[in-house]
Amino acid sequence: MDFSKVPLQTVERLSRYRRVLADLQEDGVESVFSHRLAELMGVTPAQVRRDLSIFGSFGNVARGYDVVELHGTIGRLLGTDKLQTLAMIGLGNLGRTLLTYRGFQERGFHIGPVFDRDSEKIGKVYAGRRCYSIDDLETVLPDFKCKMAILACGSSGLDAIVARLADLGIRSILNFVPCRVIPPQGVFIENVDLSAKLEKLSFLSKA
Amino acid sequence: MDFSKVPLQTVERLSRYRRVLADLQEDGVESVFSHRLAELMGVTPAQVRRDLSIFGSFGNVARGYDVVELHGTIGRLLGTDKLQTLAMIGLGNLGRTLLTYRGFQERGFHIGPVFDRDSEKIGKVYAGRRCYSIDDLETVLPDFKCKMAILACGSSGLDAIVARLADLGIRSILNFVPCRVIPPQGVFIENVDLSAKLEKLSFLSKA
DNA sequence: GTGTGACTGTGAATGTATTAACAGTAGATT
DNA sequence: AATCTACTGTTAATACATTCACAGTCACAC
Repeated sequence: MDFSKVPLQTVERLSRYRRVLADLQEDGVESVFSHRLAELMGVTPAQVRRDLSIFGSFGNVARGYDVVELHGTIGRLLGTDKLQTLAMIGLGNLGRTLLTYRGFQERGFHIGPVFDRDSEKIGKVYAGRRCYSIDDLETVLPDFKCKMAILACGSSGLDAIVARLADLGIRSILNFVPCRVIPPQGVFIENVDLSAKLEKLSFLSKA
Repeated sequence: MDFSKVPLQTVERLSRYRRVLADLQEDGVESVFSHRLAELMGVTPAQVRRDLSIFGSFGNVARGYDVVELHGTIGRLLGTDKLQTLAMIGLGNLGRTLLTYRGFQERGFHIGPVFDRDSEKIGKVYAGRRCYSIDDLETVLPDFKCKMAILACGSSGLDAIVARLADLGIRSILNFVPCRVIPPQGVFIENVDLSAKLEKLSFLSKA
């Protein structure tokens, strides 16, 4: 499986397929056709078949796709079949909210170590996680074997932090800080910019 | 200006252009060439010129783009040149965090009325906003003249709430609830699914 | 003036994603 | 067993987005 030629849009849809399949599984549905899956996803049936066929031939002409099997397959593809531990940088309002966000736990993500530069917070425990100093990144992080990190800190010195994370083996980053960070070689950064989303909506609703 | 033929991707970039231009303005830069703007944005110069040319001809061969003027123009295009009031549905962890999120205020967005169905919360004041019952949506919302809303509630009965919002004149919705909502005619819905983003990163970092 | 260099705005070319359309197939029906 | 139906996987067609490449323009130098 050559991951590099999977359309990015397809990757984004994979987790939605998985969620839809989980619901179907919950309801005891054993198999599903591309039409129904498409309807639940809000895309075309052709899109569903194309997306899935990229990874292999899972469907059956008579019965469609096996719900349990496909759910498992997508989980393995996404790497969310086992628990993953994330590091978090920044314990402001947003950071603390994410610590207790149920959505992460439900999908197999767990925030392990948290770091901040505020000496008020360092050493204290938030939602069961001890807060470490950002200065101790190099000594603390390796113990947790994280491959992913969340940035929910201030924008100053962000590039340096990202570089250090990359050196420590972090492969991908979910970034809530609204400023451009240039990804180091081999590191994926996914930006979440809520204000930008609102501005987009503001524009679209004038049409 | 025919908004319908503006590429969606361009719309998403508009707010980033505006942010970059705001920084340049802060630094006292008067004008900027597409090359520099592209560098700050992390895109190609051709992309910058194409994006901007969709809305008109703002550039000057000798001086490039006037920073103040372009910043203002994009603001007007996005509709963020004046303060906009948003309604919020749901006052859980996430909702309360968004109430105090500085990013919104900075970009001209202000959360006005908040609604919940939990009688514990109704009538209380959070970050300066009184919480109303979701049952009173029709009587309370019109006073605030909101065109946009944020969904940060549970998933049950979501379609009904969206339909009521649409009837009350809401044109666009920022949805944090991880389930598909079919947009009523004329309503734009932008979904924010944090777990999906992590799953995407998980996939990409296996490549 | 005239020439030079570097820019913008844009048509044409390329790349990427989605949709249409159909060949091949497996079960159900007669 | 022959026929019918409705599906998948995939090829071809279309739509959408980005990049290339250049004509036209302006400031400046000589």
